[in-house]
Amino acid sequence: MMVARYERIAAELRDDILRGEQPVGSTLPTDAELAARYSAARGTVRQALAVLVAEGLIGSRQGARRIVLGTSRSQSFAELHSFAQWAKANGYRFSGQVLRQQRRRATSAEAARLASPEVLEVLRLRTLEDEPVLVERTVYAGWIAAAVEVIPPDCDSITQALFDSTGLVFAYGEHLIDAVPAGAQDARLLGVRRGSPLLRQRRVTTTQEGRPVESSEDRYRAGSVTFSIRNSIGANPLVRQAGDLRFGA
Amino acid sequence: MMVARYERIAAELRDDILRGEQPVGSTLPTDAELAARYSAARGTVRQALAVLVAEGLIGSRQGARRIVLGTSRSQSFAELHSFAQWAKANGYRFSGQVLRQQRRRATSAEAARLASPEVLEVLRLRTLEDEPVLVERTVYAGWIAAAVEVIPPDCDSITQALFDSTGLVFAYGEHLIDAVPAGAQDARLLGVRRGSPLLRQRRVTTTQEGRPVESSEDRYRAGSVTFSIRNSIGANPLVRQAGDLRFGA
DNA sequence: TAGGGGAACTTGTACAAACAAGGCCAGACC
DNA sequence: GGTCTGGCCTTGTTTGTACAAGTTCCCCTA
Repeated sequence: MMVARYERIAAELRDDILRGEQPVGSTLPTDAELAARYSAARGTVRQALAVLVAEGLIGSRQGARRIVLGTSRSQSFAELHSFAQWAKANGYRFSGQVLRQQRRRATSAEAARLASPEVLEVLRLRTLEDEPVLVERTVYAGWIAAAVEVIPPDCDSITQALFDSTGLVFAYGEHLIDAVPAGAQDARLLGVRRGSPLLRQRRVTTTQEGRPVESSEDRYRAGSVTFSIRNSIGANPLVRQAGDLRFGA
Repeated sequence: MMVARYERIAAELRDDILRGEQPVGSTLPTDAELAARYSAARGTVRQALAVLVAEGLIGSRQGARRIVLGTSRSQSFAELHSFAQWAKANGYRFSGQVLRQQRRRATSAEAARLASPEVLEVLRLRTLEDEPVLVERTVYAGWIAAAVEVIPPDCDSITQALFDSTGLVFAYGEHLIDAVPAGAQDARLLGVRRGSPLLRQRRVTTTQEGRPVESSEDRYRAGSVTFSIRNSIGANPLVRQAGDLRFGA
């Protein structure tokens, strides 16, 4: 596996920061110095630095030296998308269980979102450190339904299973995050009172080619999971939205 | 105000997508074609395309043509940070009112976060479309307190006011998002029942130089505001976090 | 007709060079 | 002592070139 030069330079610089060799607030060497150190062109070094800027580790302004801003980096798309990959990467004990699974006709909203007349609906309960923390209500597009149905009900990582069986890679997603009161089913599954606060994450995911794969509504028990966003000017993937403009309901 | 070439090219391409001239799923022209169209070097065109990839509008894989993924772009960092700028940009009626404001000694956690022994604590209520939707509990570092205190209590945009008076630009922020039950004060101010779900956003903001400016806890009434995150592989600013690792309590 | 092999195409990576734009600091000046 | 200015330093932008790596699709073959 050949890794790009700028990726390796970025990894080295990231290590320097994470190890504390470049403490928060310190200035990084200049483009020219780094280019000399790594025997690379300035453009290549700048590409590496752009990675760290996007991760929120360093700040950059024209004319001034680059500054170390933080020591914890934004994690991968995979970790955002897959509960299992996130939990595993952070060393948590976790599991998942399919509670219900059925094919049905898509509602008009789902048909529009997933470009699919038939869908597979799955209800899944996830635990973290042996506590139930997440109810997932996922709707898969028809073309991927068969691959999902053969996954064992207690499979930990659906993302991983789909990649292994079909080579599918989730490449893009849109996520809406808000707070909702627990419904009767939520309350029973998560062991909380009805009406207590849940963190809701709705998302639509597509393949690299832009083909819709799934639409999901996940509800986290309050206090169990927090979303963290780190951003600088120029790298800003988050917006607020009033009311429920998309998703209807 | 000189705008970079690649920014203008990115803006034109973005317009094509937002106007529907490049519908979702369609392929963009190749680097070479775009370079010819804009009489720019391929590198410049690629820089423009990188902007759109970061915004989640288009997808890109080596060897394959670029594809339009979405039609609504992630908005600016300023809009994420400032309620007023977001509301104004989206044409909403809004207002703000300071309810309480006092200087005090920083708690040890605040002193660590803001690197300041004395702080200014402000309680602010925001309305959207004449409905109370947001309670802001903000703690400003001592060095900026004086500039905040002279802002009129009914000022709509603190961000703007601080920029006008001191030239301060918020450059960096970390945001933690979760769900919490409304406390007694929250319930009274927002007109909801105690214990009903609120969307909580905690953040620490710094200047471009990495100097801490403020630490804030904002609580949104459920249903009033939704956070939206759009991401692709490679551009991923969001992570989940278990429990309350940071911020204590 | 189904499948394999390529050729052509497209995006990714890397290097080199030059100028623009903004920050920083020291020395000059009031 | 304080302020201002100019030069130096550093990052930002742009162009040009070359090759690597992955995708697509047509054509040839079995």
